[in-house]
Amino acid sequence: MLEINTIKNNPDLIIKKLQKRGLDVKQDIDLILQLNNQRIENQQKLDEMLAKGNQLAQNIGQFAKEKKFEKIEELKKIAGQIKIDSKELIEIAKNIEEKIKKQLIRIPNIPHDTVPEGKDDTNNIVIKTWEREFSDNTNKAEKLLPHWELAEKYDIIDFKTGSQITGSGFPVYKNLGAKLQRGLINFFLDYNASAGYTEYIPPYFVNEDSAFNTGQIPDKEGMMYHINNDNLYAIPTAEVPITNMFKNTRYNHNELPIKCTAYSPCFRREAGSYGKEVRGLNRLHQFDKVEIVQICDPKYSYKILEEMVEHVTKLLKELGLKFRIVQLCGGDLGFTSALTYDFEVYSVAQKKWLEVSSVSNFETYQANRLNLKCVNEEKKSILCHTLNGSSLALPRIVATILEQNQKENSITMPVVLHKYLGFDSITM
RNA sequence: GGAGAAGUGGCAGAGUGGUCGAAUGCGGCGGUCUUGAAAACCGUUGUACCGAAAGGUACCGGGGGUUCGAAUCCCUCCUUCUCCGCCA
Repeated sequence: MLEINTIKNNPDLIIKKLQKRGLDVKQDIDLILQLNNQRIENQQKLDEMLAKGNQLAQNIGQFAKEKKFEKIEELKKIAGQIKIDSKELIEIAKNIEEKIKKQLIRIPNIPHDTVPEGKDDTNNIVIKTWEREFSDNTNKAEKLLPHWELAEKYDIIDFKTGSQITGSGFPVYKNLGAKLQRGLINFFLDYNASAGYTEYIPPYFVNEDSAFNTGQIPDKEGMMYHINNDNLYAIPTAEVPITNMFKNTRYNHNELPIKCTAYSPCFRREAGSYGKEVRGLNRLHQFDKVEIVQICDPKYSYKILEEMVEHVTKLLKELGLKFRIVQLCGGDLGFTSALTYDFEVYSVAQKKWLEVSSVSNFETYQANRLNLKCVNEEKKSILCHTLNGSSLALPRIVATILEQNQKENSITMPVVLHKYLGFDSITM
């Protein structure tokens, strides 16, 4: 959520910058400013009234000591009326504030200046592509099997049983497939830890407040599974519980940045997805992911964003996969993000790119909802910046490891994984 | 799930209806002293909103209520602790 003062200070600039998302927020901004003026006017009246009331209460206290009872009765009458009047103003204030918030949460984050214009993913910019690092005797295009066929051939992922137990999008990993999941999670976590990220295991369900703070509510409410009885949401990403660990906190600038990593299963309803989009591991309702989150002094957030991008890049290079980095354009940028780089690995059998990580700077958008601040070098208390990224989402990594490394009767595992897996290739 | 106790400033901890935004201690910051540091001493030290400023208003777990006046009384929710029950 944007800060009202940011809007107040330069409404035209915000309107202009949000045009990059293909949005015209002029009316929303005007309404917010108008409401804010009402709020201030009302508050001034109320403050004045309350000040009078406080004064009277003090006087009554004084008279009580002096036992001047008839004076007390006189003042009580006035104070009583003030109370009635102020209650009215308090109602008005609540009402206005509610309206402001309702208006404010409709406005997405302001795109960073470098974000390209564009209306959807076709306008995203490919920053760089890396070719597959180890080549062997595979990849005769006509023989390449898609990962779901490989999964069946080697008996490592059972989609059918998963749908019997729960439904489609809930696969069962089996044998070396299960070990591959576990190995990848450990590899990712170790890799993050060695870069200074502290490991956490967060709750996998969050309350409404937490879901709101990171921006899942109200913007993407339908994406989450909801437990009605207890009003909890199954997390769509570890970003939600991890970032919310820091709500209502204030750091000194020298305590920052805070670097966290966490493995968690992720639950997404993915309503409306269909067909080849959801084939195999392409899009699941439950999947595993290792996440990285940083909380930092605003001054350094873009440097840190680059550092995180570098981090994920190296991780993907270690796996030896063909992948690319894409910068999201205004129209494709997430609601809460100011700047996002997506990492996509190449599915050689499907001949398409699959997103495996999204690294974003949210600037103060989440921090404002979280009430997460820091005291900067100038000793001013300001909102922190929050950033996060996947490192990495497992299913599509698994899919491309299987596809990019397939041979006639085996699948070679990336060398870095050998010690995590206890095997170096998958065979029948 | 049942029965009790408690939630106060960065921390510890006082405060049971009137000048309490809140004693005191620790910590932090500034200074005196010192070659330097420590100790000691003096001063200062919450957040948000309005205001040019003076100043005003709100906040003692959240929400509501009683009262002219609430950290203090009442209701409710949440959290923590103790005991009992159940359980991987």
